Amino acid sequence: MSIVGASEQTRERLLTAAREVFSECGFQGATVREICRRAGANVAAVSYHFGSKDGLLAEALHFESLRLLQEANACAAACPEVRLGLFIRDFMHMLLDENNASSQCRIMARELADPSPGLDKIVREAIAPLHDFLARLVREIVGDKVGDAELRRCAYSILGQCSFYHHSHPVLQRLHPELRYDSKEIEAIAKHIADFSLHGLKYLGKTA
Amino acid sequence: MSIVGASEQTRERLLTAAREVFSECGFQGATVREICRRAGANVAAVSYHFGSKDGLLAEALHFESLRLLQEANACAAACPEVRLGLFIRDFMHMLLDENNASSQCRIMARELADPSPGLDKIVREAIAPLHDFLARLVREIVGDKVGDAELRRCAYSILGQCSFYHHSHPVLQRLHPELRYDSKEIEAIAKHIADFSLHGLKYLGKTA
DNA sequence: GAGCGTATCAAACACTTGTTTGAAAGTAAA
DNA sequence: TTTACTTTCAAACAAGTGTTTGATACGCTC
Repeated sequence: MSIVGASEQTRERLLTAAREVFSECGFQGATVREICRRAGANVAAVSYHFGSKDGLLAEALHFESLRLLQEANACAAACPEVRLGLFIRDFMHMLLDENNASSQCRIMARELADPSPGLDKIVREAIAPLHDFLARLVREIVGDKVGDAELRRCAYSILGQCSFYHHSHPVLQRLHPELRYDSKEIEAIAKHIADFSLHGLKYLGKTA
Repeated sequence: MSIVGASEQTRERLLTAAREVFSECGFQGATVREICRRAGANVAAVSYHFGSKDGLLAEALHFESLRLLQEANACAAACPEVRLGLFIRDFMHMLLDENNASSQCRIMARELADPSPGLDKIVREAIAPLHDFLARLVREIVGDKVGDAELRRCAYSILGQCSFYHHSHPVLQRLHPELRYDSKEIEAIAKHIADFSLHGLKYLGKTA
């Protein structure tokens, strides 16, 4: 590489570009050429460094920030209700904040709608732990009187609300062009989801 | 067309096949050749009858069943709380029941994650009316003390829970291979979402 | 400098995509 | 039958896909 400023390892630049493009276009929509263009690398670089487009995706995936979020939450000295609110807030920032470096969640969300060879790894390393974490947190709130199936559905209710704002973004923007996911809006959304869900959880089983 | 049993108009067979394939693979993932193969038609048929793949999608979209569902619900002689439960139940059947002929919702859900030229029509003719309908229903339940932004978020909370089961299906199936969306399971899910949401709505604003 | 393994490159490859073409077949009124 | 029009078809087209190739440059040890 003779271009000045391109001293960074090609491999790393490819990974960064790949995360960008995969999160924007999905696995199928992303092209090796576009990734290489953004990385300032030759088309052959992907094959050379990662074997294939599949291999690039596999290496581009890592879920550190998601794991850290859960760890920090589990260690927080607060009642489970408050911790649920904190989790939702952090999770929504991760999902919606464009300044947030974590494009991982966006790739993840993409994969849901359009499973690719990468989905298995994502499920194993990110989604399964996330579901488990949330199920434990919900269990602390609702107690033991709720069955496992119903507990799972409670976790799904929370995750469903959170991911809605992410994956419906193209639609919501068409319906309300003035909508912006700035920090204030994200906080308001997170607070709504937390309140809505806590009431849903707390009074669950009281009517049946 | 000389093949026996292929007497049905090519145009109609193309539309049927298109709805199938679009709902399975999304707009980008669907190929004209696969659609024509299932319709027993020549590749050129799409261009001839619909001008292009885009045109085929536009004609393949119609949201009769979704509109009827809303109309029937609005006419039902029941309190808004019960009508919300009925709506969620019908909507979940439409989303999850594989026997249900309405592949429209599946196409719709696909489009969210991967917007195509068809999304504008979908938003205008299906999603916007759906959001309005649900907002009116929620308004009946929560009364006038809740602002418009918060009201919208309530509708999103409900829609988010519903669509979660649909668009996370590939993940949930990997996590719980025994999961089947049979009629009993769909009813249980719908009941959970209705209970969870009603409590979320009813007690909204009581803690703040 | 010679030799060697790594990295990069332009170019090509094999394949799939949506679309077009021009001929053939069918249909129905004149 | 002739005529005009619609529909279907195999084949081809142009563009885009992931991947491979063989040459070239680089950085290093000897």
